[in-house]
Amino acid sequence: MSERQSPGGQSLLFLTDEQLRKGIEAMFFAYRGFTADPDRILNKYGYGRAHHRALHFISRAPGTTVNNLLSILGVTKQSLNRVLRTLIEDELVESRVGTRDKRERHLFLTENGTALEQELSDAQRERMRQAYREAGPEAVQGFRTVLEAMMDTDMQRHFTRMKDSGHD
Amino acid sequence: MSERQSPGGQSLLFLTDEQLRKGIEAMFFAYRGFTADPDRILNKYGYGRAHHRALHFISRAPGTTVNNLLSILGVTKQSLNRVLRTLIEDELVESRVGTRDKRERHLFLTENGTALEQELSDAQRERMRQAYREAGPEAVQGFRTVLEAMMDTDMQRHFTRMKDSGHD
DNA sequence: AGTTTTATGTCAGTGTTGTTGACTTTCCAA
DNA sequence: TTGGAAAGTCAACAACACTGACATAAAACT
Repeated sequence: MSERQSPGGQSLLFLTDEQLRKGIEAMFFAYRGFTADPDRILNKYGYGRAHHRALHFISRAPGTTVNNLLSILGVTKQSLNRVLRTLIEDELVESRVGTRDKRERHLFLTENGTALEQELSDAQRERMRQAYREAGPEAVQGFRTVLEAMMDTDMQRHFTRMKDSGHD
Repeated sequence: MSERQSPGGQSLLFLTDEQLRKGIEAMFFAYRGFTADPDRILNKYGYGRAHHRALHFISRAPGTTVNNLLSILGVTKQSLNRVLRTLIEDELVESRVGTRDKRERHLFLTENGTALEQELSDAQRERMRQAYREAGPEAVQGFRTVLEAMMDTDMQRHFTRMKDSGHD
């Protein structure tokens, strides 16, 4: 990557439109690979990507409220509700009325929900692990750094909050 | 990133499920940021992401055939056709019957098509440039390496072919 | 106490984008 | 030359986003 040191010591990058376009296309193709395995599994059970996202973030933060999920997923409540309803009907997700605030619904994975989330997550992690292996540790660090810079600011907040609560 | 040297000299990575899950979420949030700007512009003109993808790859390889576009985009020809039809009706894309093989249609951007593609592309490149700037050159290198490893093999081929034909 | 706001859920309607199935035109090879 | 493969088109359907309107219950505010 072309680089130069400015007098102040800050690194300057000279990026051609062509180089940026490569990045854009890499992002497009990689995201397709990234979702390909879970998509196959979901299809098997008659679910879609939206179900996967819900399962993922409920699994990540059990007891999360519908509203919190909405702000993470960035969809309308009508859209999320359609997905949650089927997951609850199919007994993959359990919705419990809040104790402190009875308006809220706290969401949990059932045993079956946990099982499906595991299956999806295993496939996706395996792909990620493989990519990390091929690329090596410094590449992984850079990958994460660029991705974080590419997020919208409010999403970085969600991401960071989760990062802080976990072990990295 | 945790790392170790094996006797053979190959670097081994120890990745917890937690670390991999972070990568997965980063990918999810980043892709949303990545498409946010073009999505806003497309909405303004009444188009969707599928139109963007078509414009992008036609711009990248003018005169490409529908079939070639299909293999890159990974959708059915019926799905692509609907998008192409509106782009042709709206005079953003021109479809010329092949001279050598009259079954083929060669696709080109019109003046208007080029203009819209530029507008979309400018927005997306700006986001990418910003992310690259914040992350720095080594991070960018790593980013690209991991993305490439995450693609499906046949998509890597598409990606590499385009890489070789361009200037990186 | 009465009003407003918040959290959630629902119904109806619309648009984009994916799918499969059936069809035409064109090309090529046995 | 005929039959099959390839390229493209039309029609119908499904998933999943969206908006808008409305309902209910609980919390918060005045």
